[in-house]
Amino acid sequence: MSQQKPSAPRGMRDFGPEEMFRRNYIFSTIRKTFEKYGFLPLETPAMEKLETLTGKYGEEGDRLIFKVLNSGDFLKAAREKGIDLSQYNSLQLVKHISERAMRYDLTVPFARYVVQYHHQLTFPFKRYQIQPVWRADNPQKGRYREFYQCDADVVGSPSLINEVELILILHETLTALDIPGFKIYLNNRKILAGMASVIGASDKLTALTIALDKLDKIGHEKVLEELSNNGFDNNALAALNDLMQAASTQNDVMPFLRSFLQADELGMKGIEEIDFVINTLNSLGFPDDCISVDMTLARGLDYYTGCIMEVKVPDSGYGSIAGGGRYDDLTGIFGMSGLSGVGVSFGADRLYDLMMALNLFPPFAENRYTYFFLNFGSDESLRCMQMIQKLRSHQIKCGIYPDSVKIKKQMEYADKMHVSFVCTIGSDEISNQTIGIKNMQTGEQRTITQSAFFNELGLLS
RNA sequence: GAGGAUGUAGCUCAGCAGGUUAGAGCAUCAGAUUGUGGUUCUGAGGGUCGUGGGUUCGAGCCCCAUCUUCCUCCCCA
Repeated sequence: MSQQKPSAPRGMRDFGPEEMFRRNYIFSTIRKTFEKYGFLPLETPAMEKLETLTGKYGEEGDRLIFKVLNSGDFLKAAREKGIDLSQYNSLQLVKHISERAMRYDLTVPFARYVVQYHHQLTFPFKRYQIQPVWRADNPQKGRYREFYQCDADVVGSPSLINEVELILILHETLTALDIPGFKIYLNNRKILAGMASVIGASDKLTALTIALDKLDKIGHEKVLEELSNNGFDNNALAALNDLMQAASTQNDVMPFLRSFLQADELGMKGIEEIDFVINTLNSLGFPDDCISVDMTLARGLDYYTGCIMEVKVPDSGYGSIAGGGRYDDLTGIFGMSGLSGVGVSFGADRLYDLMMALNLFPPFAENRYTYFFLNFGSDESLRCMQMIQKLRSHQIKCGIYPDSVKIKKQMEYADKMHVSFVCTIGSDEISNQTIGIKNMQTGEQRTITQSAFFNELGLLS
């Protein structure tokens, strides 16, 4: 009686038919673009070995990985290996009672896949992958513990043509989804590394990128404060202050970067790469108001090494809806170095929320019955089903109300299902070989012979 | 991982210094109309007030715990 209401776990959601209709609209749009650019589908398991995932996402990331308890009596198994469980805190205990974990993103499992199957892959290997990932993060608006990523990656080709194509994909997909005013931000990890080197803080690259990334959120002062707390000296802070000034005031930051990084070989390489990407896009007629170089863009994932990109709708209140970048040595972690990868990822759930807020989905009505038959009893419904089967064999969506209940109730149902036409075959229609057809939008109703009905549809009766 | 709010009918929300049988709108179901929807009218069902404890003569309201959702930090899609 006073049973607790059932519910899905925190941060995880059910998707009803209407939501699925919209979600599939997003997924199929993304899938269509990926395939158009020559990417092939891939799926990997929901779980990976814990060791495959740990250490790939930084310290914070490790904490957010959902670990799965070993099957069976895992405590007994651990004790039998001579492990004194009372000696460990829960963090240390994990590796003795959990060997598997839920997938945290799609890139690392993909890297694992590439290393495992490299002998049978043809490079450059282009795959796309649309699957859920899980993070033990604190749920908030637009942040879930289970959400979908839609990734496309190219592995085995260092060419910047891939970067260009991925940006084209970002643009083409978001345009197809009608996302208004989205902007692609572009940067290069080599530039960030160059900046760290120029100010003499190469060892603090991660701290620098994390702080810079927050510029548009917390402002100059706070960023400087954070950097200062992280041990950056006054010279470095002054140089970074200039840099942030330039980033927020100049339309084209490239001249500034060129002079800032002129003495740094790696930084200049990064500039070269960005130049190539931007110039190529320009000569392809890419609209330059939807892309801009943002030297404060960092992106959290540690493994990026070259171009990085991120898509946002400015002032929408939503975080980034897509992003990506180049990672030179991801497969190196799995013992296969020298394979360069580059990819993009759409955050389908954020796209969904954004599109809901902006009312960008097509109406949910198309997918129902075209012809819906009312049920007047057993003889009548049998005749209806014969006609229905004929219509279905011509790919026409149709159906019948399964129970012979009040017509008013059946009509209400048809109305709610947004059917286009209601067909009635009662005793009169059976004896006359006719059919009543009602247009549910106009309310217009007519009775014609059944053979005329098939003729109108271009079918033989 | 840290801090702060929230939770009343299927949904959106009322409610009172803690005081008898907890309300509204929408939705649902039934009837007006026993072969016709989206409008109208009438009526009905549905809540041990998130859950578990505690304080009190008495708790939807106060206290504690727990879960959900939301917000900030952290981090991210």
